[in-house]
Amino acid sequence: MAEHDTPGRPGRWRSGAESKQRILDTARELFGEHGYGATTVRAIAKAAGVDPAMVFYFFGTKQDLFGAAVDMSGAVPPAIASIFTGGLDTIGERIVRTLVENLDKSGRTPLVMLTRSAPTDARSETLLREFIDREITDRLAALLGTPDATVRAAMVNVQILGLTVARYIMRIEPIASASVDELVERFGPLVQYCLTGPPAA
Amino acid sequence: MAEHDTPGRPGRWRSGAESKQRILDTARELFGEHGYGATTVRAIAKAAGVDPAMVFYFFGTKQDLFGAAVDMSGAVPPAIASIFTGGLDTIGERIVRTLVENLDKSGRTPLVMLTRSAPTDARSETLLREFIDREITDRLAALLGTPDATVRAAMVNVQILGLTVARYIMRIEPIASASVDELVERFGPLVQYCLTGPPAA
DNA sequence: GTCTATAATTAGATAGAC
DNA sequence: GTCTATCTAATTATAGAC
Repeated sequence: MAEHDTPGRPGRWRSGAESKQRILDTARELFGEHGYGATTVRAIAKAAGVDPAMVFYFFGTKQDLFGAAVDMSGAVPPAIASIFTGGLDTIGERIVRTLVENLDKSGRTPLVMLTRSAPTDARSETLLREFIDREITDRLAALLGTPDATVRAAMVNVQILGLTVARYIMRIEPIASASVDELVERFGPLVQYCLTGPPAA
Repeated sequence: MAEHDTPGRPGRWRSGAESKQRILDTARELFGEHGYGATTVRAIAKAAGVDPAMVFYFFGTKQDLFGAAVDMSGAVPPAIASIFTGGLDTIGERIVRTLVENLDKSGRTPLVMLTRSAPTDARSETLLREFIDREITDRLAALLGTPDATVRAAMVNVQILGLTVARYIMRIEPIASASVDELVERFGPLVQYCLTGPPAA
């Protein structure tokens, strides 16, 4: 994890920003692994090798720290953008591939953090809903343009949530240890079906 | 389910069993609403109108209370049994209908309780995985009999988890306020596709 | 059976020395 | 900027009176 050793910059920067970054990285890791409620500020501080008081010094409250950890404005959009570049007839595969590939890289992603925290933390629930709506649902619905676009986009949300919970949180087999290609092969058509499937009813 | 009465009869023998039942009902309600970690014994006691100490008197520990709340052996199987009575070609609809109808009745069902608690509580995670495997995956896989039966059954699990999280925990629209029939119409074919869909790869 | 009192632990947060 | 020390509040859990 967080191999953020300071740059050997000449003159070496007075450590402040470095500690802050380490705290943030560690927070992402622990929040992603145990959720908001089950992660203590003390645990974060210990894992980051700093004093608990410093966490509050930099971030004010636990809630603010979580907000900072979840906010990856700029880091996520590019990945999601790739979903929308390409034909509508293969978008199912691209959604699944992008989702799984990004989440596999680390559990520190906002989606996992929020999905783990949402069930017991009202604020996380709101954040997650907004995140999904803004980054996925709205764009998908706009892309489709059909009358039932909203319902279809929501069905994709169900796939994303189900897949995230099954693979990264509950680790249900054989979903958890399947390869990216296997998942794309299985869930790609399923997501495609949600969007461009049969009768618009 | 269980409408605790509180008989207005003055002088009624204070039945221990009644208090115990009230505690259990209240525990199911709160665990289902906030998950294991975010539900305190005190809150349960207060909502049940008894003393916190009594909760421990009856159930020993918080964990044991949760175990008792989650254990509905005998109450769930019958509902699930109805899924497996009927043709394989319409099982998708039956799965969705049975799931949604039962969960709509109350949030105190084991599935919702466990799904809400699993992300932050390791024991709940195990319980949920075992519950799903035993009650659904194993039976579905056995019913199919195909070589990829396990994967297909797991795909159904993803649907169930996704649907449960979206409708009952995160309350994503328009999934949350959709009618049972709408959901059956939308997700029935999807689940059916998981099980008896295209090429067995 | 029910409740009071309390032990033991742990959480988030703050003040102030250095 | 960093840490020691501490405050306050909440939690699970137990002992024992009635």
